[in-house]
Amino acid sequence: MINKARNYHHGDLRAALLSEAAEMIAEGGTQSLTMRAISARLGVSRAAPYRHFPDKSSLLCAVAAAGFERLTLRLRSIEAAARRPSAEQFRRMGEEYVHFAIENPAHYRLMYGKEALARESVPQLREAADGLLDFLIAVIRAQQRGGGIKRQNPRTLAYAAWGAVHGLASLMIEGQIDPTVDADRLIRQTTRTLLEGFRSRRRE
Amino acid sequence: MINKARNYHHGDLRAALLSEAAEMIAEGGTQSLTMRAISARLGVSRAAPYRHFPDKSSLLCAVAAAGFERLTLRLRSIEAAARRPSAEQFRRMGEEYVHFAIENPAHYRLMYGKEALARESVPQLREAADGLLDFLIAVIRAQQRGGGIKRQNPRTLAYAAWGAVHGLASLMIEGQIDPTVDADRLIRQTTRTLLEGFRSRRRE
DNA sequence: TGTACATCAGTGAACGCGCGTTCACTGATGTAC
DNA sequence: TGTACATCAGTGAACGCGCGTTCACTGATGTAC
Repeated sequence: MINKARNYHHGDLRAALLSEAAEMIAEGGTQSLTMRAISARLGVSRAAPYRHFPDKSSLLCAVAAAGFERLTLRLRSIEAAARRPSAEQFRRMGEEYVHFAIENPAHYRLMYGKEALARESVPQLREAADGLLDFLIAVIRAQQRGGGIKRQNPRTLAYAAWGAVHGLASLMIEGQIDPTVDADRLIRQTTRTLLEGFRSRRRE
Repeated sequence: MINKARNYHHGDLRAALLSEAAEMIAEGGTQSLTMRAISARLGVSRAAPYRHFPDKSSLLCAVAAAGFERLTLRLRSIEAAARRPSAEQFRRMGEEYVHFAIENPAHYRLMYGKEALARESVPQLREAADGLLDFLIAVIRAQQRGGGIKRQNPRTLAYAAWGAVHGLASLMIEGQIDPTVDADRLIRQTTRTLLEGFRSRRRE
């Protein structure tokens, strides 16, 4: 009984809100997403969304959480593509991370921004971000076992790696990089430089 | 004739707006800074600020630009404190960068955020950010001459370094770091790891 | 040194807008018997 | 299989708010003569 046209009941308004929100954010940024506008686009009354989210902030948090999940999935797929962990694979994850941000700048901004005020009150968002961090830590552990990455607290290394790619992504998204610079080349060279810092040095 | 009490003319409203804005941002975040509130705090009518800034966005941009200048100054003072460039000095600049962000989180966020919409229309902001980048490039060039940092396009290396510290700072500011982690230790270890990637390797 | 006047930083009140959210309601759905 | 009823996802209109900004104005300042 889902999506019968012109129903009084929408069918799956909650899911529709989430995907429409993501689309609006991609089109016009988070500030273009208003409760009035999203209701209108879905052909539903202004009050209808409040059946599914207690307030706007909750909707934004849910969208942000979905972003973290999609990002983590993309990194996972790189892990899955190789049989064994390798330094190059680790570096490619960094590239992929930055590409995700460039492809979804407004969504990426929302994931990290304080715009969604009531962050803490939506545990789903915290969990989604933690999911990304946990994945990074697991990857680093595997790389350490394989001998590609130096033996140090994996959590600390994960923060370092996460921060480094997050920062590069942010600079690019926020227009801080000279537009004449070749973006892909910059990402490649930067991830290479960063990787050097994580490498295990057999003889020091 | 500046700051005579109870003047009809304020004396130096422009400067007062800038410093009061910075203070309000520090206290309650950028969203707490409204034209009405800042006017009230300065004991001035709501229209008065418009004598000095064409709109709110321009005021925010000016504040953001001042942030870049202060940050650059702090890094410069580290450079000035040492007689010769050294890898350790370079690393300490990274630490100082992150500390600046932690000490001024809302201000730092404003510097990079798209909240100040009309970014491009305020060349002062672009110039201030470029000033930081140019400084970083100059530092890297000096380090390369001294043999501490690998010989590669200094601009690319500057973006890598900038991005790395910016990312770590952002994660910390946005509450993405487990609060039980010792922040100073994390910053120290991370800048060390990053530095390894920038080092010139005498024998490879 | 005194006066006329252009300039410009202030005032105070109001405009108008878009927004999130609430309210009493109504129509559709599913379940107990 | 048919009916009564609880449940809940919708409606449509309105509320109320805080905001940036504008407007006609006024008081202080500095300069030309």
